[in-house]
Amino acid sequence: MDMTSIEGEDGSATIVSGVVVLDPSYRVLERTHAVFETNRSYVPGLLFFREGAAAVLSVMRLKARPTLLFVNRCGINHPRMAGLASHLGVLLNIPTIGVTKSVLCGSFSPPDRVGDASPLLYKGRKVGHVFLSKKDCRPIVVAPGHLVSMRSALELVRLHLAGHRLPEPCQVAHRYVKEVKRRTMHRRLDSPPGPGASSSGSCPGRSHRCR
DNA sequence: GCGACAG
DNA sequence: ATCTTGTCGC
Repeated sequence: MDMTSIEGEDGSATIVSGVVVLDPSYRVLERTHAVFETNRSYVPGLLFFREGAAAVLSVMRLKARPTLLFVNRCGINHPRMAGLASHLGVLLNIPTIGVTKSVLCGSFSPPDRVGDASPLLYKGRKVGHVFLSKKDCRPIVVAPGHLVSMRSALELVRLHLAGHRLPEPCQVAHRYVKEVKRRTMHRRLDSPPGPGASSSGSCPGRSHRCR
């Protein structure tokens, strides 16, 4: 799964989250998404407060119950030892792996060969791996989110690399989320804001912005 | 100590 | 994320 935001002018934003369920040959079995308004600004370390609602909702809309979620966000490699991938796993009771393209916290010695992984250390703990997944690319960060061991997280990412920098589930979810974001933005140009349409239909039961 | 910091 | 510029790292 992955998510993105459409920034408002006043500091508010629309969060778009998307999930894809893949079969063993990475074909899409099912996809769902959620669009959710927020007034939270982006604060590193507090991402779940901003994007969590959309993320949870998008997974809940699946008919299938995923056995494992590759989340394009931090897992336990987080200042509070629990990033968005961890929160999501706990709330839904689903195993999650956190995958990111940059390091939020921790230190490491860069892996130098493709396929190598260096431990990511933070406050005296190993919180993930910095993994060189593809030639001529910066390494990615892989960490347990919930109910997945350090070693399994890395091996599962290795197993599902399909020639890209990111594991295939992240890659496919990212494409999907970009598509939904495009559609959402186009829809706004087509239908200008009318009176009484102040709140998004994606925020049921609320006539105000979430704070 | 200051700045950086998942997006 | 978005914008703009150009090389990283401490």
